[in-house]
This record gives sequence, C-alpha cells and structure tokens, in this order.
Amino acid sequence: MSREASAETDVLLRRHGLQVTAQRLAVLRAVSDRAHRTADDIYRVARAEIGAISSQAVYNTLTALTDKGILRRIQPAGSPARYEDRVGDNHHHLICRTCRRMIDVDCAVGDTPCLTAADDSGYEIDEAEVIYWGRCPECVAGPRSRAVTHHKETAREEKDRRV
Amino acid sequence: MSREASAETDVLLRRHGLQVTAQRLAVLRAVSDRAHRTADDIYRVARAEIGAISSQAVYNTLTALTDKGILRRIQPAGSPARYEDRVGDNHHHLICRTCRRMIDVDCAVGDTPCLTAADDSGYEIDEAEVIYWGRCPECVAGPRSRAVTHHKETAREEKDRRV
DNA sequence: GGCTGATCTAGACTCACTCCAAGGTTGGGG
DNA sequence: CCCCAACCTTGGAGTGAGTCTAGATCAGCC
Ligand SMILES: [Mn+2]
Ligand SMILES: [Mn+2]
Ligand SMILES: [Zn+2]
Ligand SMILES: [Zn+2]
Repeated sequence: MSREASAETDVLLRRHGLQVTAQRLAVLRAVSDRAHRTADDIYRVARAEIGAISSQAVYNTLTALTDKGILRRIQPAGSPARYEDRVGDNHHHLICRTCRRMIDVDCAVGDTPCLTAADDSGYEIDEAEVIYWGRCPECVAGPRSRAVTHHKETAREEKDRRV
Repeated sequence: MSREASAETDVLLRRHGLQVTAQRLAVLRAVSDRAHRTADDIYRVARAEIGAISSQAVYNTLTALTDKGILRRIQPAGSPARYEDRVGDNHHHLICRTCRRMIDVDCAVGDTPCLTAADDSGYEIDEAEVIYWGRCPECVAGPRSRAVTHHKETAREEKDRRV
C-alpha cells in the first residue's frame, strides 16, 4: 500500500510541477488518512511520522496543494481551516454545533450542483459552498460532558473515543 | 425616519432585555444602513456618528445582538466577520473572489430551504448556510487595478466608487 | 558529484478578536 | 428624583491562526 500510494503521490506532485519532498508526502498522507484535519492536526501527525517538520512547511504545503487543486480547504465559522483530498466533486459538509464533528454530505442536486442561485445578479458563479449546521446524533441524544470537549479530540485524533 | 426607526429599535432592544444605549443604537444603525459591514466598518461609522465609542463596545454589542438573534453574523473564508439585520429568512450570499463584494441571494428552494441534505446521517439540521463564490460583473468585465483594491473600499464606504 | 532554484526552518510579526481590571456613566424601575 | 445594575471607557495583555522573511538545506538535472 504505502509503496504504491507513494508512487502515485510522487506522480501527482510532479504533474503539478512540485518537487517531491518528505514533508509534502507526510502532509498528503496525514490528509488522506483522515479528512477534515486542521493544519495543526496535520502538523502533529506528520511530525510524529517523519520526525521533523516545521509548521511553516505544513502551511506552505497546504497552500501550495490547495492552489493546485490537489487539496480542498474548508473554513467553517469558528474553526481553523480544514483540509481534505476529496476534490472536484463539490460535496458539502454537515457540522455539529455542539461537538464540531464534521461529516461529508453528497450534494443533493447532482454533479454540478446548486451552482444556480435564484438570481445570480450577473455574477459568474464557480462554486456553491454549503455548510449544514445542526447537532449530531450523539449530541442530540445526550449532551454529556464528553460532547463539550469533543472538538478537542480532533487533536488527540479521537483515538479512544469509544472506551 | 430616524425618530420612527429609533422608537422601533428601542422596543426591539428592550424586548430582548437589553438596555437602550447610544452605542447600541449607533451600531444598529450602522448595520441596517448597509448590510455586511465588518466590526471595524461599524466601529468607524458609529464613531463618526456619535463621536465616541470604543471598539470594545462594538464587539460587545455585535456579540450581544447576534446572540439574541437581532443580527446575523457571516464569516466567509478569508474575511473578518460581517453583520446584517436581515435575519430569519435564511437568505444566502454571493461573493466575488476578486473584489470581495458580497450580495444577498434569495434562497432558491423556498422558505425553509435547503434544510434537507441528501443524507443527514441522523443529524438534526437547523441551518443550511450557502455561499456562492464567483466573480462580479465588474470584475468579469475588466479586472482593472481598481478591482484589486476594491475590498478595501468597504472601509472607505465605497463613497466615491463611481467617479 | 556539483549546481541552483525550489523548499524548509526558526523566528518575528499581523490580524481579528477576546478577556481581563478598575473606574466612570447611564438607563430605567421604584 | 434616586439608586444601582447594566453598561461603557481606557488600557493593556493574551490568543489562535496564520503570514512574512532571511538564511540553511535539499531535490533533481547535468
Ligand atoms: Mn469533505
Ligand atoms: Mn445578507
Ligand atoms: Zn455533536
Ligand atoms: Zn468583483
């Protein structure tokens, strides 16, 4: 898997005129490993994996890859930016107001969805960004103390959530 | 107008258990005067109007009014928060990638719109936030140097845009 | 194995807030 | 008209999430 994946990733980077570096591969792995991580999450994961990487390199890489369209950046209100490698399908997001959990939602409309506003006022629209806000099943069931701290678990990678 | 509006606003504030102060009225006026202003815009406008107001008071007021549902806060990627008094109709926004101009878009679906995600995964959705990204007619026509600096005009209130 | 531009690093810096503290002012119920 | 909780002010410190810069290092081509 890792050999294979790495080869693919190499090609991906080179195709976009980017050098292949340990840092970039680590960032890319951290993102594809789990969607919607923050720059800080990615920094931590990548650092754990390759030992040394600066947060600056993470920011640079994320910006470069986002600019190239290899990654997608999501910036929900009240949260640092999150990244994913599921690009080009204009899917949407559903975020729990209580615990900040974020999940993917396929577009209700289709492939090139919701790109048609009721009245575009002459604007040339290229993206319809949709964020659904609400409460996840767990938080609806019982807003236990755990729920409140959940958004911090992203950092701890939600390892032992179900203990 | 101002007498009338002020009376209405008084009632609005009191109904929510808030005292009526010169600062709050000025903030409210700055917001209703032009939608989608930033806290800093509002600070400047209010200060020009009533002479003295601290930015702290602006932040406090905006937070209080947003919490009460009197104002709505919009936080688009790459921009400080913006405020409007058009609440409760779940309308959407259309933002120009080039000049940051932001306009309202009525919901394509209806009154309680787009609240139905394709698959809500058991979430209890209460809001569908939609931001359309693209380029405004002016920026499409010709990305003149003016366009680039346009987002700064918000600060200058776009007074002399069409000179 | 060298060269050179692309990349990485540490550290300073910015922006948009947020959160005090301490004292001064004011709205509005009685 | 009085009072006091609610509100505002100055001033300052602190924070999260980045951006910017300058010098060190490395990828990839010869
Ligand atoms: Mn996603
Ligand atoms: Mn609006
Ligand atoms: Zn939740
Ligand atoms: Zn524009």
